[in-house]
Amino acid sequence: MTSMPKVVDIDERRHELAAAAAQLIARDGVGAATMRGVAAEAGWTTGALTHYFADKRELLLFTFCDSLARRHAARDARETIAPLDALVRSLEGALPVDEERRRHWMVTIAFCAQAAGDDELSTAQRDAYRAFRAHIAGLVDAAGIANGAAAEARAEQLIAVADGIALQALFAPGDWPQRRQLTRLRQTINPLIAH
Amino acid sequence: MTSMPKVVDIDERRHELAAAAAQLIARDGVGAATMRGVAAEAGWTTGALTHYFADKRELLLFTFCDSLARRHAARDARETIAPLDALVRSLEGALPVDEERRRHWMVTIAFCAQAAGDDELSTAQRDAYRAFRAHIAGLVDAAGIANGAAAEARAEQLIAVADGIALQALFAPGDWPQRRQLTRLRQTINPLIAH
Amino acid sequence: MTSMPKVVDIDERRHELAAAAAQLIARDGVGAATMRGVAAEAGWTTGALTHYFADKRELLLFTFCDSLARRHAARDARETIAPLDALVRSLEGALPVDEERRRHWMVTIAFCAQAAGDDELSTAQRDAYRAFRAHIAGLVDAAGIANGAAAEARAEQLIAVADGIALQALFAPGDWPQRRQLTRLRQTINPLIAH
Amino acid sequence: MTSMPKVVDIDERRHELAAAAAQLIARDGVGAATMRGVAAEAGWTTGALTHYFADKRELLLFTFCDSLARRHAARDARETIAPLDALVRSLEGALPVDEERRRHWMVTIAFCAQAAGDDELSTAQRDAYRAFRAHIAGLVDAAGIANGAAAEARAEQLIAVADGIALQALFAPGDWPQRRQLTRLRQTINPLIAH
DNA sequence: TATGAATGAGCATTCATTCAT
DNA sequence: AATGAATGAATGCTCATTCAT
Repeated sequence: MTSMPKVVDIDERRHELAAAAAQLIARDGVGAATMRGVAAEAGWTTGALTHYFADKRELLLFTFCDSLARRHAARDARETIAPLDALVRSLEGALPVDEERRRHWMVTIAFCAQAAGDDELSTAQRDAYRAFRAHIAGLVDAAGIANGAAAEARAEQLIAVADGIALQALFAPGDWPQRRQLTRLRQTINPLIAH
Repeated sequence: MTSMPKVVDIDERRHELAAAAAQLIARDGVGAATMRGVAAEAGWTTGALTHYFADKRELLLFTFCDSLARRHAARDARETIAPLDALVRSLEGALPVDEERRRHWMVTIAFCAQAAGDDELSTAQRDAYRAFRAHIAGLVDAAGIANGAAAEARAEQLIAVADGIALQALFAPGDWPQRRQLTRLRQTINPLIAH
Repeated sequence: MTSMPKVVDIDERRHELAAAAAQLIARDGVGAATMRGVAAEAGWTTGALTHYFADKRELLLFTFCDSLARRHAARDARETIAPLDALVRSLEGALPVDEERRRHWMVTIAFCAQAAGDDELSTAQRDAYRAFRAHIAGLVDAAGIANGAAAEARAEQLIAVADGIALQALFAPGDWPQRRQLTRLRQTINPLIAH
Repeated sequence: MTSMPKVVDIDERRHELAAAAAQLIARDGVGAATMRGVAAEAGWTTGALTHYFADKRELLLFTFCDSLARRHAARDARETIAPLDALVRSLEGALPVDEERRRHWMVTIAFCAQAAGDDELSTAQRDAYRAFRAHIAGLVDAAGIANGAAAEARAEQLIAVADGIALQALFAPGDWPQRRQLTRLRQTINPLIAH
């Protein structure tokens, strides 16, 4: 029987570290998301961080993609419900109504601020947006609201409403408790999701 | 021997430097907006920068406020036109359809990414948003679309649509030429500004 | 359940690792000779390296001594030939005419650069030089060229010529193909090895 | 009258810092020549160092070139003497008979150890060697010892002898007091500089 | 024996900031 | 008003080393 080196779930560790980075970005701003800071937030040392991420850019990119993947996972978990409900839930999922979603928005904003002038990061961001649009357009189609190019256009409108409310809620959290965000969203998308 | 101090328009110089900072943020990301970088972009040395801004935070805050003020000035220039037209133009003004507006959005995003955990910056951002909402609500009222609390709610909807389209255009510039942004905006706000 | 420990020839492994270190030093400079780098070059992990060398200093010291030993072995292989021939061959052996000898010189240089201010390393280097001088002096004596102190002095002269040509060849490899190094060496030592 | 910024002799400062680097390399080895170490040795802070050298490589390159230039300056100071004397003095100049010359050799060795795999550094080193050979060949010619290709060949022999003795003296300083180095050099080059 | 995770000190470098001129 | 020299803390990152498996 041969002895084995310590077994570590690399992916799990990466998620753990990315979560710490997201937390830091959301709480204290991009400026606070240093390698030392992220390591400390996660309860590790700097050196450990570099085992899982070659450099800071890779950490940031992974943090963005991971935050995105968590949102997707939350969406997919309710894939069996009716398309119209799924559509509304997906749009509601874009609102910063809880800590997890607020964190995702702050990560997205931080990523955007960093991505300027960096092709790889910009591409990652653009692709994420396109995927979200395709997802919403698919539901618009499945729900029988519109199809083809019209479904795409409708998706853009719906996303605009959700993102626009999210942004306002992000900028003035005190003015936008959860209920208010949801009400405003429903009220505005209602005419857009009627048959 | 008396020496006449060189007369310098302090305010003009501050605007000049803030413009350089905005340019840098929009082109190369927040990370590139260092004191050295901003000074160089504006054609000055670091030392000169510190004559006009006590520290980096002050420069960033001023850059945000200045970018905002430029947008306001563009709005106020057409204050004599009909309220409905003014409303549409104000919302169009929120779209990144040209370099100046794109720059403003990138500054806003960068500011937001930095503002987390900083009360003064967060407050500045919240106040700017409230002022914009009040401005739009006023036009909604003046155009006879709605009034009182309903005008506020309608303003929030309209801003959401404009900001939401702006964000998509920001993330995937290639997909969103000027005309497309304007079309999608008009199409979405039309039902919201009808009497 | 007993487990037969894998049988490993410790010495062979050390030589293997030292060869990787030498290769790295010669190809990419002292700066490249990190523990990670050496391990990777040899096809092992860092942890394996530390089984064979307590620390980096020990690895460097062994690499130097091993490189030296390989040169000695090459010399001893022809110990049965006439002393005069052995002398000339030994001096030729100091020229960087092939990859192995070039590597030895680069290791020597790197070692020298590191040895300053380190008594143990300095001593190792000095002793290696003295041994080489004694070896050459012995051949000078055996060949009947000179004896006693005069043999030592003659050895120093011969070594100087060989090392001096080696150094020039090391600094400007393009200018010093094998034949040129050998020619210049022979031409310069000829008067010094005549009876 | 306008006020001026503090005037600093940039070149002088660079020489000062390079001297500190050389001192450190010679005393404690390449490993000790860190940016912090060099700054401290020179009595400055790290930040000051980066005002004068963009990075460590530039500092090392300048240190090598500066050390070389100091040796040249020492040579040129006695340019009016007879060519034969100048030749002997130039070769003696290559021996580590005092602290300054010893330092120059250690810098050269350190530079060589670092230059492997770095084209720019390798080229600098090769060019320095070629310049020295040309200088010696010129004196060989002027002294009427040999000319043309023969002068070049003779220069290589003479340099070999000097460098070879220098290297031995460097490796075993205790065995090679000043007088011994000079004696051995004279004794070995005498046949080579006779008419 | 060998792995590779983890440490943490140390490195080069960047940067906001200060200050003499 | 403006310069740019100088500071020194902080950053991203590297690396020798340790150690559980």
